[in-house]
Amino acid sequence: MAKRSVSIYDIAKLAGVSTATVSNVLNQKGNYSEKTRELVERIAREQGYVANFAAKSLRAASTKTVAILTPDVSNDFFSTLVLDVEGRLRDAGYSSYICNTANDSERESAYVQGLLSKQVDGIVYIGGTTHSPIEANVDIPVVHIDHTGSTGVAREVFVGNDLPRLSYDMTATLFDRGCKHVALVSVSASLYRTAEHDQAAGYYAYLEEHGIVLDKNLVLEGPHRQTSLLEAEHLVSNCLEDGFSFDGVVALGDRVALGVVNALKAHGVAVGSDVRVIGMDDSIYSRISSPAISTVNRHTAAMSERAITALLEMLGGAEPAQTHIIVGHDVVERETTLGA
Amino acid sequence: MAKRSVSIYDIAKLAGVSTATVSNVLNQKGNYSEKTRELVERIAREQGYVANFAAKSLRAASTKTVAILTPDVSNDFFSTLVLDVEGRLRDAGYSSYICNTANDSERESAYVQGLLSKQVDGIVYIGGTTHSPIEANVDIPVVHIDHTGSTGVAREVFVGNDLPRLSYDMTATLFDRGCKHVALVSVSASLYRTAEHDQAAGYYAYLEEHGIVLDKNLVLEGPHRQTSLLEAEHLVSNCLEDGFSFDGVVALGDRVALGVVNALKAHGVAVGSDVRVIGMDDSIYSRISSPAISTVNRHTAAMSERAITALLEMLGGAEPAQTHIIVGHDVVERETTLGA
DNA sequence: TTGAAAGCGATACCAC
DNA sequence: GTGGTATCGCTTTCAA
Repeated sequence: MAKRSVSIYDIAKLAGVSTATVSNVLNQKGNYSEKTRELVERIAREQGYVANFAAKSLRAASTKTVAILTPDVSNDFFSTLVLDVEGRLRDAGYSSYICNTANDSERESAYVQGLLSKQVDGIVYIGGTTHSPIEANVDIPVVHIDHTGSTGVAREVFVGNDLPRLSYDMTATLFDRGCKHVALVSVSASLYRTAEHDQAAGYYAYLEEHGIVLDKNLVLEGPHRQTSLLEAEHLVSNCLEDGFSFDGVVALGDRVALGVVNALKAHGVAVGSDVRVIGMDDSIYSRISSPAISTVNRHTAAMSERAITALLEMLGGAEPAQTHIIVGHDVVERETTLGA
Repeated sequence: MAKRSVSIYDIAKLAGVSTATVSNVLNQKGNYSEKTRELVERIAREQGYVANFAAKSLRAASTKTVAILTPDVSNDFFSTLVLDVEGRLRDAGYSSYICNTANDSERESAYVQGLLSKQVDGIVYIGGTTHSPIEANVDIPVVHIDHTGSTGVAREVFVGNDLPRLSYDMTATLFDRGCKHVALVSVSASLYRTAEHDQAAGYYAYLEEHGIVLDKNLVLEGPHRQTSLLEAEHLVSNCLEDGFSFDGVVALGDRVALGVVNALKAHGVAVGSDVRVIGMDDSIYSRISSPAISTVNRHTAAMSERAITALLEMLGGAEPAQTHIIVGHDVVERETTLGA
């Protein structure tokens, strides 16, 4: 039905004006009479004219498009951020490419290469640990969310939580509820987070600060061989079966926490009283679990807001006000720390 | 660091050859000597040359890019499909735009308009109920996954399950396990699925076929006011509190099933024995629930495979072998129908 | 207020 | 084997 391709030239011919005038009218720039405007607009509509983006951006050397890179859109924490970022960019008149890198640096290289070729105006990098070597040559602004470690890009901004502080608060919450022996469970999210070290730091810091001797048997770290949920379940089961005991668990992630809760329940432990558990991310998992899991809200909306503000500043040619932005976090207590 | 923009012309000048030759070398087309190849490739690399996609596709009138439209990437069922589709397209040499429509037809119109302008070669439409009026004018191939109802596009293919059959099998599973009074719970997924009617059809068909009188009090349908999980929880709670009883529940969706299970547990019902429950989608929710929820695997991998095959056929200019493709489904029984 | 024409970067045809 | 050049669709001076 639709024409093979209606160009601005076709419209110009039909309207009996020049392409320059059509362009002006359609972009509401320059001068033209009301009569011309009506004529051109009507014909464009009739012909189902759609501006050719390639031609446009070839000329303009700007695409009004940014790329959102993330390791895993199917992860609740990331998908929330991705959608939020995408929405804000759309509001600002930008389109987004959403790219799922799966933390595969080869794939990431291919993406970045492609994006550069597609002349994206900027990049939003959410989570992730890998760094494409190509990235060092990127000359467009980059914003990182929940992701540390510079890529060597000229203009980049980091937005995230104060992770050591966050895990410190998680740990404190458990001790404040009376726990004496608190375990740390971390599924080596090398797959997802670059910040294991930072995340665990607060746990160690709390213990040290309060003169509590670290029991290494209670530091459960697993590789990301399977879903973090199952991995965590195994770690905790093994720990219990090996006869170690604890009355609190800091779980680095809600999926991890859910695995912990499942393992505890399977061993007949009363979660929320015998053992208290706190997760992180305030995701859907923490809410659908029963008992409901205490967790930490990481203010993702604030993250994306700050990130996009910074990106837009850079896209506008300005220097960003700050290059390292820390957003707050809130401990959200539910049944696993408060009891039923 | 990187040059403002290195064009093929710059490379040609530096290499002392013509742009035509550079183009040939870089695209491995036409003829050129080994010596020229080396020279050109070296200089291109040194200069960090990246082909300008806009210029390329302006000329080629093809972008090797397709759009993936879906109502909600954060929904497990859809995100699985999106990632799968994206991967297959990448393997076939296509890039994807992932677009989250939120079932907002206005936003969808804006997207489709933008995509047309960006000259995407095709569209993959996953789920969703709305239809942009613009779509009728689309002259590129469209593939629909889990989504019925034509858009009036010239070249379109539908891929999905046999939904009436699917809900028939769900219902049969419960009766086969000895249930006598089976309820149907559906959170008017108008937000997500266009196919409520088809989905419920199998339930009615089974009853009728087996001479079972329909008890309308056991057909629980709610709007999608809140998350389907909570909505389902309320529906079931209300039903129990109103004194109606049942020993089986067909839940149209795993999130719905999870809500049902939560409500039953809250009312002290033994799920899996007193009342059996079956969900649909075989998503993470059915596995993380305790008791684990029986569900239906919808063969999403097969869906995306068939869909992309059909799309590639159309992109290649061929007529698709079939325009309506049905993929199979499997009932997966877990604790909520088998018992503990 | 309008138009002619240059040019964005890459490709492809056709000469050489 | 290599190069000149028209062309894709649009924007943007600069003149008229």
